[in-house]
Amino acid sequence: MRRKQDVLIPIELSILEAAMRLGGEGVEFHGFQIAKEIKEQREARLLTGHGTLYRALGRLEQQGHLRSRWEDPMVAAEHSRPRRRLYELTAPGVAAYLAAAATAETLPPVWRARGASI
Amino acid sequence: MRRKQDVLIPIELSILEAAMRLGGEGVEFHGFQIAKEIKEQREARLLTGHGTLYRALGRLEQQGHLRSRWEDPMVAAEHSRPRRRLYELTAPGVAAYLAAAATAETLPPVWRARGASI
DNA sequence: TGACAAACCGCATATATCTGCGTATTCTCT
DNA sequence: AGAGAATACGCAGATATATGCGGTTTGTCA
Repeated sequence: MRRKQDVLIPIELSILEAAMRLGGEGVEFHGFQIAKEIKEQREARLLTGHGTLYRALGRLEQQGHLRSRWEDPMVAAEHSRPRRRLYELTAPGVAAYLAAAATAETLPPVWRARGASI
Repeated sequence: MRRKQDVLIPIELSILEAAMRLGGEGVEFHGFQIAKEIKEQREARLLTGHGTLYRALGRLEQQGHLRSRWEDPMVAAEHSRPRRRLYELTAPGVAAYLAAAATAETLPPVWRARGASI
């Protein structure tokens, strides 16, 4: 697919959009959560293996749109579930989403109305 | 299947046997490890979902043949893998295995030669 | 415009444990 | 011996993240 710089591909836009819906900049979320969010939007059945999603998350972090940290092992243990990797939107991430969404004309009305500020 | 008291069914015997091979009384092991061990013995492809195995482990613990504890969350985190539940054979467990195996004539020669002591 | 290369996609699998559900088996009691 | 109850079996899926691999797509350069 050979990548053009600073262009968000569909799955990355979906992730960023889900992250916005989940609270916007500074609010933490995790991969599996995004997978469920996106599954409701898209035709579902996508991301069954989730491999594509986690790689996209990695790319977004590398691009500076997301920042991540590992959840405290103790917290995961208390909830009896595997550890999560927690992501949050960065300011550049929000901006990139807004710009891409505006171009694609898929920006949700709520945010479009307020311009580029959340 | 309606259970007869104090009788080990095949899968339980397999687990106990694998536990013996893994070191006998007091040596810790975990479910996934047993799954791999057993897969090599049995025809493989069994326990693909592992549901049966984990339930059998639970039964063995309830019967007092095994004792378990959760791995320290920090250790699992350091190794970047899900937490393990660590099991170990109890003295009654070893005895039960030896008795059952002797009856079934499947007791490995090494241990059979030494009688009931490991 | 066509070829090439880079990178993404989806599937499978690894790591670990556990529960739900329908089917199959087995023990016990009459 | 047959019926019924109890329980085990295997499949599927939930919870989370990550990598390998073959196939496909896309950007760029000639």
